Amino acid sequence: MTNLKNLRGMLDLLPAQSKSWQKVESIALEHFSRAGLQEIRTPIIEQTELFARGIGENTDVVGKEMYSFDDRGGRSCTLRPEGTASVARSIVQHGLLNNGPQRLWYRGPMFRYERPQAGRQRQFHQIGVEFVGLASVISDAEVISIAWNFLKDVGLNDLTLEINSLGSNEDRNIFKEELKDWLNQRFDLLDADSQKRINTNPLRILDSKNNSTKELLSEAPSLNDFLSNESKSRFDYLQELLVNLKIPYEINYNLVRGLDYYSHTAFEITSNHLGSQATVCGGGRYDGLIRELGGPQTPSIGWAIGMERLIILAGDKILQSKSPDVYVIHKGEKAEKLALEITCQLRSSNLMIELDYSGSSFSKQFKRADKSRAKWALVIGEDEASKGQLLMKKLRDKQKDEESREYIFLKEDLDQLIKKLIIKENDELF
RNA sequence: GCGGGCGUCGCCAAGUGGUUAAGGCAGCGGCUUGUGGCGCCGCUAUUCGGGGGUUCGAAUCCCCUCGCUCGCCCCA
Repeated sequence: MTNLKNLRGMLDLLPAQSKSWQKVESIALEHFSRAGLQEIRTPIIEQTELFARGIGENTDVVGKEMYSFDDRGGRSCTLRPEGTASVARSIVQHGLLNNGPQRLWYRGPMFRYERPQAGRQRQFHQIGVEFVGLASVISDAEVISIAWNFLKDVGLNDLTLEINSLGSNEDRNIFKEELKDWLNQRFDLLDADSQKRINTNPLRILDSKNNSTKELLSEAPSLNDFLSNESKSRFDYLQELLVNLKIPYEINYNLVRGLDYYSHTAFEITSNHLGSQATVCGGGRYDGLIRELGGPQTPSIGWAIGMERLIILAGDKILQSKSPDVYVIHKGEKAEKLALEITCQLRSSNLMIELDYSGSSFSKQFKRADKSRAKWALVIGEDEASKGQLLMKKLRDKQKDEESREYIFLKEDLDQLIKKLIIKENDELF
């Protein structure tokens, strides 16, 4: 028992799980590269101001969840709570848009200071996609389809895609005023959180989970009724494209999302197997963000998937542990030296080799070899070592053969052996 | 930030005031000085998250503290 532990909400990824992560990540990378996306990596620490401006001062993420600190130079720094703001900053800073629209993906740890619970920790990992500089609705549909197909390919069923349109800034500003008036007339009926939000973030009241507020809101004006004709036709076209792609969706007019930069398309992919944190993927269009950060007006859309939640959903079906091709057993000083040499040689031919380190009896070493589920045991004892010989023994099929096959060969013939191992996996060696 | 539940070996656990803290898995050693999947035998917590108190006596009762977990808010 040690006093030194991980910080709350910051989890170790242990070997038993890392295989699932690698598998999921490799599927994601495959999808991204087929879609022609390029990777971008940005620092996990940024100036606090980036998030305050990019995400919005009045959001929960900025208001109460940021890991912020002053560095030794007195600058306020923040561990990134999400990826989009950093990517946007990087694109502006390096003038990437001069090369045309950017179709990017990223992955990495994000940090939010919250109470951990099922599917939520303080350090979590997102994998995300950003299309920057594209206004067309087909980019909305494409971005959504990349997420959807990826999740399907990981093996997830029972997913729900929810979409909404937040309209243009103008649409939303008109609606906001209308909504504020309506809410102010009913101020006393609102819950305390919603009362506070009337002036700071009235749209989010629509998303309130408070039951009496919810009930009240069923009568409230709907953003959908305030969409301009252009916004409406965008939303209709997106739906048409999704239908055409056979991606099922539901419209959720209360889907607002917590970050200020969204406009027009907003979407979430949810699962009811995640406890109360149902969202596995969230995203939307953010046409104003790049300009907010000092760049040109640039239409953009993206999403982020929470890796931890994805892994929870993928469960064990994604897990396939590999077993070594050869388990190397040895005894004695000379043999030990030879065993290490052979092990390295075999590994450089892309074979998976496990070397025994125990120095215990052959019986024990064989037991471990068996447990490792290796296909072959390579035995090097004192006899072999002094004669420069190696002994290969087939494992795991004793019940089929009364006598298990053993092959003796010279150290010099190792190359030949390798070829045979690679080509004929489970068959006879000679 | 606010509620509920819980903390006994690496993991899963029994034990709810009385001399030695079950059991299973994993690990290690042996039966078998150089040959595996089964089996059998043995070993592995001076200690019950930590601190303090009550008591002749505490893992078991009380207080404080730390941690975990689930939920609220919000999000991935």
